[in-house]
Amino acid sequence: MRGLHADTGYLLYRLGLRSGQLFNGFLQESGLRLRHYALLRFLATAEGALQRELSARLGYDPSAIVGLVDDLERAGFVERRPSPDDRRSRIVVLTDDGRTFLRNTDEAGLRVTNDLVQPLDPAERETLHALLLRIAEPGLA
Amino acid sequence: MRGLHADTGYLLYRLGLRSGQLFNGFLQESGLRLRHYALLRFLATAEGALQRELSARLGYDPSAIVGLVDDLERAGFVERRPSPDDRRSRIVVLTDDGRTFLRNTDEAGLRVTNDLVQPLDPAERETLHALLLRIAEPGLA
DNA sequence: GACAATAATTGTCGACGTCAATAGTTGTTG
DNA sequence: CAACAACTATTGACGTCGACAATTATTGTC
Repeated sequence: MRGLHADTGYLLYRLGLRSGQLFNGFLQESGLRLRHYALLRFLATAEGALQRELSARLGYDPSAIVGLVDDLERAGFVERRPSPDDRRSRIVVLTDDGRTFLRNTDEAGLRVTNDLVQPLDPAERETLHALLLRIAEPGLA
Repeated sequence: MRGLHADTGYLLYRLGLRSGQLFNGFLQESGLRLRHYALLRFLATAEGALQRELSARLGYDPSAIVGLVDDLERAGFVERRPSPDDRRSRIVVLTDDGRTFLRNTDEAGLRVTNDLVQPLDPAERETLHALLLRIAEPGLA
């Protein structure tokens, strides 16, 4: 009979939970949660995105995006702008405050990850990251 | 500005979510969820455990254990037996039906994991598993 | 111009984690 | 040995989260 940790998928599930808890812990003081942070991070590379794009790329339901953008707009980190092409759509863009927030929390986020992978030496961390990336985005190969 | 997938911790979080969804998908027909499955798997190696041990080892709140054991007992996969040492405690043991269920779902679980790590060749899967194991249980080194 | 498709939004529902409170039992200590 | 602290399982409450249906406003199509 196979044990609990004999399964890579189950290990991923458990480590994912722990990682999420650590992230939420460090975000606690800012009043945001991991999902807000992920959205901000995505916007930082995208220079503005429609909400349906956020939904597709982050894997959250469109109805979840609404609440997240609401919270971030209230915090002053993003803005909803009308799309010139389609009056149904809103373009969500990072504000200067949002950009500053990301800069300030950058090293804290790194510390969380370092905490997580602490048992590994730098080369192993690199290996792990590369393997996870291939699983996460098979297209990039 | 760092992108979303530059962070190993965030990758773990996202892959953990995906892994959990895949597992819950394959468990759907049995009426159980990932948490039940994890509990059964743990019992398979432990030959009976107190509920507080389940709570500690699986990382679930004691109150969550109650419901999980209720469900599994109703399904006939586990039994609660009185502890001879301490009348407060209950010993949860796997029934024959539970053991059979685990045997029957074993290869389905493996298929889920194979699906997940599909982009990797066998040697890489081995490497990934070993690295994850070191993070999950630093004590085992 | 009727009608299907789409974007954002609202509301609902079940699952889940955390925490406080309780009943029954055990250990401790004065 | 009697009072009291600690522990085990359980119940209940509360907020979060993810999945889904329904609605409104707008766009595309035939």
